[in-house]
Amino acid sequence: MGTDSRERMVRSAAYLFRERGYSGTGFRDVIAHSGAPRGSIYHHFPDGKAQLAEEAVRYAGDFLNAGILAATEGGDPASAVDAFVGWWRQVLIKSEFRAGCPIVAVTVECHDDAPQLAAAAAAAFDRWQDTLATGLGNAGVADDRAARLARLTVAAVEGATILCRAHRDVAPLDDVVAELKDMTRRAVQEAQ
Amino acid sequence: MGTDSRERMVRSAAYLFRERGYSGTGFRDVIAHSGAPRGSIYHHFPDGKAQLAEEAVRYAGDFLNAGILAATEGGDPASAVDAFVGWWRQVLIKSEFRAGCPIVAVTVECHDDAPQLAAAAAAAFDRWQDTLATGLGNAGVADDRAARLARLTVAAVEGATILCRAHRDVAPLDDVVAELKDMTRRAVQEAQ
DNA sequence: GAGTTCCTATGACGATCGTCATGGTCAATG
DNA sequence: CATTGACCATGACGATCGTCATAGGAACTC
Repeated sequence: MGTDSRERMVRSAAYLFRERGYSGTGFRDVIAHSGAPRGSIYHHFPDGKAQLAEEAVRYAGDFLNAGILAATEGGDPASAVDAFVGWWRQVLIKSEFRAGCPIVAVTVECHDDAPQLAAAAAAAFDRWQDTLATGLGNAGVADDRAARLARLTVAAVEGATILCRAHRDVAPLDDVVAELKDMTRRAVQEAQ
Repeated sequence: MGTDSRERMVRSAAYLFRERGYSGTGFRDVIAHSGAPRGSIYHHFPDGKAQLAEEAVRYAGDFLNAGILAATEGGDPASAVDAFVGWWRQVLIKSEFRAGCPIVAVTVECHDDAPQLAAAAAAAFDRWQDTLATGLGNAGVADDRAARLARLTVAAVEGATILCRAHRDVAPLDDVVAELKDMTRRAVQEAQ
């Protein structure tokens, strides 16, 4: 099914989008980074760059959701927040604050001519939110409150990574996660 | 000092960055949108696109800070959150979710070859945070807590605008602001 | 072995990018 | 009047963009 070079292209696209954004990443960059052959681009991705981006968004979304899910199964909602945040902490530091979230990059630059790109991004955000909300629900928090809290968590963490990139410092993320975990613990406590 | 056409270019750059991002906005787009003359680009901005972007970031940062400041002087910190959020609510809806924050766009795409661009973005974020924190401080909230809460507010609202663009809906922003105002009110209450 | 399908190599297409050089206009200054 | 400097018009530069056409090779079916 998915050829090796095809999957490498998707992964490289997601990787490069984090640093240079959608418009800033060319097909030639993806080829160079992935080592994939040039001639098969439009064989694997007949719809061109938008299709590659869409699959990169899906890949990144699934990847991170798996991490959140694993942490949620531990039982503690606050540790799920840690898993969600921990991944980006690592990405930020390892890249010296050059890399952020590829889905954010695509969303911010997405044109009108690619509506399914925004839809893929929205689906990824929703999946993260649902996974976090399910964890809160299992801890006894009411469904609608859990959904709102999970949404705040996704939004705040994504926003914090942007602040971190501007500041070249993880302090914003640490501040935000401290408040979020406080909030999560209080919600769980009130529910019991 | 600032010529008319020069200021128009800065404003247009900020406007266009919101929809198409930094890489996605060409000098030609800025010229066309602002009606400014092409020949004087490198007269006004000798350092090229990066300089234009830097001033656009400063302009947008100042503009929004003035709005927050005005709302803060009303005395109620929760209404300052409303002012901060209200501006983006309007931008999102009027643009049919095509436009977001220009500073976010620049931060997400900023290369290594423009370190002062990230610094300008960080300064804008910090100013917003300080203004919000001052409002909380005037309401009796302790300084460090006020700073953390203000930072969370900035991060969450910026993140929520991204979610709104992906979803083409203001619901994420409404959810986030509801939790934020709850949190703000509780902090003020606890401080008294 | 012939035919078919998947994948890749190579090179080019028109468009657009940021940048800049050159020559002009026009107001202010001496 | 002469000179200067701020500002604008035009056109081009090399590079890179996304896209695609053509052709070759590899593997599998009959």
